[in-house]
Order: sequence, then structure tokens, then C-alpha cells
Amino acid sequence: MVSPIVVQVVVDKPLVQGFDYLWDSRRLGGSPEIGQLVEVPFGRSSLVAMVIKVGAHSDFEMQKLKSISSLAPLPPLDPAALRLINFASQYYIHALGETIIPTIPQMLKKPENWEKIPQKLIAAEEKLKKKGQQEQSEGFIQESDLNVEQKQALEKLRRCNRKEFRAILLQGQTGSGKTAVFLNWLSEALDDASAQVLLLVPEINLTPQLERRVRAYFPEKKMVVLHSGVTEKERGIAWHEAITGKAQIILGTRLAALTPLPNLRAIVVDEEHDPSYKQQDGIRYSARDLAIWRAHDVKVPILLSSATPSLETWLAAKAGRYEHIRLDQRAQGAGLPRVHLINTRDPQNQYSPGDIGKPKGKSLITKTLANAISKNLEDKKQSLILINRRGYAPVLSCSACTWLSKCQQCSSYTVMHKAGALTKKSVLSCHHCGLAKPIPSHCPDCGNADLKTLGQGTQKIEDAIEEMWSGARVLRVDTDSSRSSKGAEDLFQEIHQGKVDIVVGTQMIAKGHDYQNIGLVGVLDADGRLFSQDFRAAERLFAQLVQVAGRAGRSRKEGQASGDIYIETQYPESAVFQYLLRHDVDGFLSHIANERQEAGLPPFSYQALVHAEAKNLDKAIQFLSALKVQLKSQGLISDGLRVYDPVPKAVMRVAGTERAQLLIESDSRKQLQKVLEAVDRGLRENSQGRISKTARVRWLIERDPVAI
DNA sequence: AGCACGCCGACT
DNA sequence: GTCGGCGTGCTC
Repeated sequence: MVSPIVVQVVVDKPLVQGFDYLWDSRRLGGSPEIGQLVEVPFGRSSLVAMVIKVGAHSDFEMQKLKSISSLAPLPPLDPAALRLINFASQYYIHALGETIIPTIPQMLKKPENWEKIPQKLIAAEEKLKKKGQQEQSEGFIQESDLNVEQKQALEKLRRCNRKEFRAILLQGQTGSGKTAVFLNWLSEALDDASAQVLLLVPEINLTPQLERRVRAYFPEKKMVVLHSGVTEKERGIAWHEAITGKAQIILGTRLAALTPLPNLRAIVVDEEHDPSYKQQDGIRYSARDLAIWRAHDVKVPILLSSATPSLETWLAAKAGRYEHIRLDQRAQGAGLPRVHLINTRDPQNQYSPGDIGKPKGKSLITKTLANAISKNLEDKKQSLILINRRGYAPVLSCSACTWLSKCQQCSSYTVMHKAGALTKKSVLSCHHCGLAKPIPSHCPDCGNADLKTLGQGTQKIEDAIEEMWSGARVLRVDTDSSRSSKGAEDLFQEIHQGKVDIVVGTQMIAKGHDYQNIGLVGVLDADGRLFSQDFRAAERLFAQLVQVAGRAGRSRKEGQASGDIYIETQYPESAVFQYLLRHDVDGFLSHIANERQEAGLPPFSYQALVHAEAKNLDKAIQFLSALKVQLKSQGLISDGLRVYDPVPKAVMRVAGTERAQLLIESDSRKQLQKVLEAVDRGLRENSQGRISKTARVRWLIERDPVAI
């Protein structure tokens, strides 16, 4: 009698335990391997699962064990990939199966396709090869002409041992040529034909330029692109090429950070400060942080690139834990944009030319900015107007009573959207639950017919600008306009081709795109984010302003004047604007570093949130209070650990459920980890899945939250 | 999570 | 008399 082979697997469910199965070698052939994707009978259904253990015994009754049904035609995940997933699962307090299975593309998780997949992959590869060759011939961008500073930066990078972990911060303003430097650096790692490099970007759909550039820079290397915009099929193929080592360059968003890469030699995280590296649903990981862990684990260098580094990274570089390399010149010779702060409290700034005949206080654009836009139009340059609010107006109000347009399901106001390509009629839309309702003709409370909009969004500014500069070609760029018409890329193309004079848009317009003829950037809504509850708001605002300022004056023509950025604010004296005025990124960072240190906030402490969601707020709060009491009684709240009182979330109610959160803060990562594991254990005991049995509260632990 | 089993109220 | 509410237990 041969001893049976017992295989333990994990499945994509919030269950911490593994499940044992028998390996029927007659049917499956060979022997099981850890990291193998399999299909198993589970209850009355069938699931894909990941093998995490192979042995001869089970703690479960042997005769009750079922057998593995089939095997995915994929190589098992390599040990480094498994270590990474294990770490992510532990650090972010998420079940292993729920961490690992979702990282595998959908296409490869359909057992009914498994027989056909090998041929499909081969066919797809052939097709890609042909396509790749076509693209190669289309245009090669020569990167060799680096300036002195870039060459020095590259020289420093070369001094980092390629077989050792080293984190490097590459800090340089927009246009300083960071990309050229790191592409040159990566080309050396890629000297070895089998080497793989991982290049992470925040939002690739907004930066197809970078994709083209990388492809053109490494025409002989196989590159795959992984982000939520690629089709399931393409993603399956790309992922497969990555884990089999066939792809040399893996370019992708945060979801690419967990791709198994057997020959990984270097990692670049571009715009490392960008908050979109933090996943906001499921396992709430930070792709940047995982990439650093990963580089350390497999002993390869990682380069973090940014004009405005995150405080975490910047402090690590200051302390010498990371290498700090700077690029201070703008590579194409263009100077820094001139920053103008427009004090909107100053009466002489209040009225703009478009306000003639309009009621006072209604001005959307100050005189100063309006004059600058007019001048910029005369100079045949494009203007970029940033207002970080979609729609026409953030709220509708009644002129006779106190009625304001509120969402019935959420504790938020509904935003007025004017009719356009997306919605045939004007609507009041909730940006939290997505519910859109027609605009009432009369006040629902008092019947008054005079309803007024409060505040302004991109649509209203677009209207105002069209009215003020009737001859100008105006384009609005936000998620609404890009969804309804042609997609963001086409809108950006119109700007590139000079078909537009004034662009009005949300933060979308600030990302990535390297425009050539922007002479002016105007920022209309900066104050809203100045006094946010979130302690990171100022840091983010600063980064966004630097980024959008960088859009101005990127002209490659020698000797051309740099652009201007105008910021309308009631608080020009605040630190964010003052440091921006002086282009003093380091000054700003050291300023907020001091603030954080005094307040004991990250990165001088470590945080986690316990989220709670229930039918009503009281239940959620009570649930979290009980958790706090329990932690106290277990003696887990010791020196250096702070558990705050549960509070309602900033948007307390969304789609009918009410939400609260509990903040846990610690001076030590280890201590926080211990407490979170205890919290998880305690909550799981009284829960089915992630819903507490007694109180019917859905809970979730989030490590290193980016928004408090 | 997802789903079946199981014990108490208003309906053809 | 049944249809169906969601409490609770299980998935190798």
C-alpha cells in the first residue's frame, strides 16, 4: 500500500484555514508542487485553489478527504512569489487564499478552459510577436543625449550593486528627465537576456506616452502591460509571459506589483508618492510598499521616482536608509513655472470681465486670472484650468428655504450635472452611490420654483469660459467627458494637436501628459483640500500643484519663457502655497515632517483602521466600542499603543449603510502587527466571513490607511 | 463568502 | 395547511 499524498490548498474565501485534498497521481500524473493552481470540489461546487503544502498526513479525517479534480496548465508560483503573497497576507491581515487567488487573471482561473489554454497561449504569442515587430519599426526614441546632471545621476545609480537590495529615491522636478535616467538604468539590468524588470506607474491609462516610450526604448525586449484597462485575455497572456520569464519588461499599475517574476532584477516605482498605489478594496495593500519589500526579499535594487516624494520615502533618503539622487535642472532647458498666488479675499481680485451685468460675488474666475488667460490666448498658447470637481455645481439649493440637494441613501449632497453626451437630461447625481435623479422644478420642501446652484464644477467653469472668451476653443477633460465622448486619450490628443485653446479639467489633466504648448495653468479649487480632516491632505495638494505646475512651459524650444501657474486662494499665506511659490519641495517636506513628528503622526507612528459597516451608525459605533473595551481587557493597550474612540466616517452613510472607523496607532510596527492579529482573531471568532454574528456588522482591518 | 438547513409568521 | 424570513453551521 502506497502512502497517500495529501495536499493543502487555499481558496478565495475569507477563511484562514487551508483545506486538505488527496492527490490522485493516476489521474493527475506526476507529483504535486507548492504554488500549483488546481481545481477542487468544495461543498457542492467547484473552486480554483492554490497548493500551499504537500505531505502524507491530514488533521482532517483521512477518509473524508476529496481529491483534487484537475491541474492548471501553469508552472507553479516560484518561492519568491509565494513569500511575497505570504507577507502581504500577514501584513495586511487578509486570508492567504483571498490574497493569492485574485492576483491570477480571470482567464487562467476557468478550469473548463484549462485543456485549451496551452494552444491558446502559443497562438497568442505568435500573434503578439508579429505585432511587436510592426511596432518596432514605427519609431525609435533616442535617449542617449542625457545632460550632465542626468549622466551624474546615472553614474551614481550604476554604483549600486545590482545583486543587492538598495532603495534609491530619484528626486527631480517635472521635466528634469527622470524617465530617461531610469530607462538607462534599467537597460543595464536588462543586459542579461533572461532578466526581468518591473516598472510600476500610478495610472497607465492616463500615460500611454510612457508605454510607447518604453517600448521604443527597448525594441528588442519583450514587454507586457498589466493594468485594469487591458482585456482579460490580454491580461492572461501578459501574466503568463511574466511568470514564465518570457517577458522582460513588466509595465503596470499597482495590480502588477504582485505578478510572479522568476528573474526579477530591478524595480522602478514611478511617481512613488501617488496615492493610487494604495488599493482601496479587497486587500488594501500599497503597491509601492510591497515592491520595496519584494526588492529586499529577492535582493535587487528599487528606484523610487518623484518630483514630490512621499514623506516616508523622503525621510528614509534623508536618514541614509535610501540612496538619494537628485535632478534639479529641467532637462530641456525650460525654466520653472512662475507661481502666482491670487488672494481671493482681496477685493480687487473679485470680478472678472465675464461678470459684467451679473450679480456680485458670482465671479468664477478672478480678474487677475482672466487677464492672464486673455494674454495667454493672444500669445497663441494653451491654458489649463484645474478644478477638482466634476459636474456643474456641487449642490443645488432653494432660495426661499433651507433645502439642499441631498442623496437619500448617502450622507452627502448630490451634484448637479448638466445635460451632455453622457446624460440626456440634467440630473442630480450622487458621487458616492452613483444614483442620479432628475432635477426638481420646484423645491421639494416649500414649492419655490427658484432653485440655485452653489459652488462650481468643471461644467460650470467650461460654460463660464466659453462665455468669457467666445472665440476660444474650450475642451473639458474629466471622467464624465472622457467616458461620454472619446476616451481620455483622444481628448489629450486634441490638446497635443493644438485643436484646443483652453482646457478645463479635474486632476486628470495633471497626470503624465507632456504637453508642449501650455503657457498657463490656473487652479480654482485649491482651498477645499487645504483644511481637510485628513492629515495627508496638504501633502497631496502640494504634490498635485507641483505636478500640474509642471505641465506649464514644457516647450522644448530653447530660450522660450517658462509658463505661469495661477492659484486662486483665500489663504495664500498657508505653507503649501508659500513653499510652492519658492519651488521648495524639500522645505515643504521638512515643514510637514516637523508637524507630523510633533503630532506623533505617520511616518513617526504606524496606523491601522478597523472599518465597520452596519444598517445604522449606532450599531457600527457600538461594535467598535466593544472591540476597544475588549482590547483593553486583554491588556493589549500598552505603552506606545493608542486606540482612539470610534468615529463616523467622513461620508457616514453610503448607499444605505452607515459606516464608522476605529483608529489604532502605534510607535512600533511590531506591536501594531501583534494587536491587529489579535483583533483579527477576536473578530473572526464571532463572525461568519467578515460579518459579526451578533451585531450584523461588516468589519475590515486596513493597515497603513492613506485617508483617515 | 456562499449556501443549505432549520425553525417561526402571513398567505394561496 | 405551506412559502419564506434570516440565524447558524459548514466547506477538506
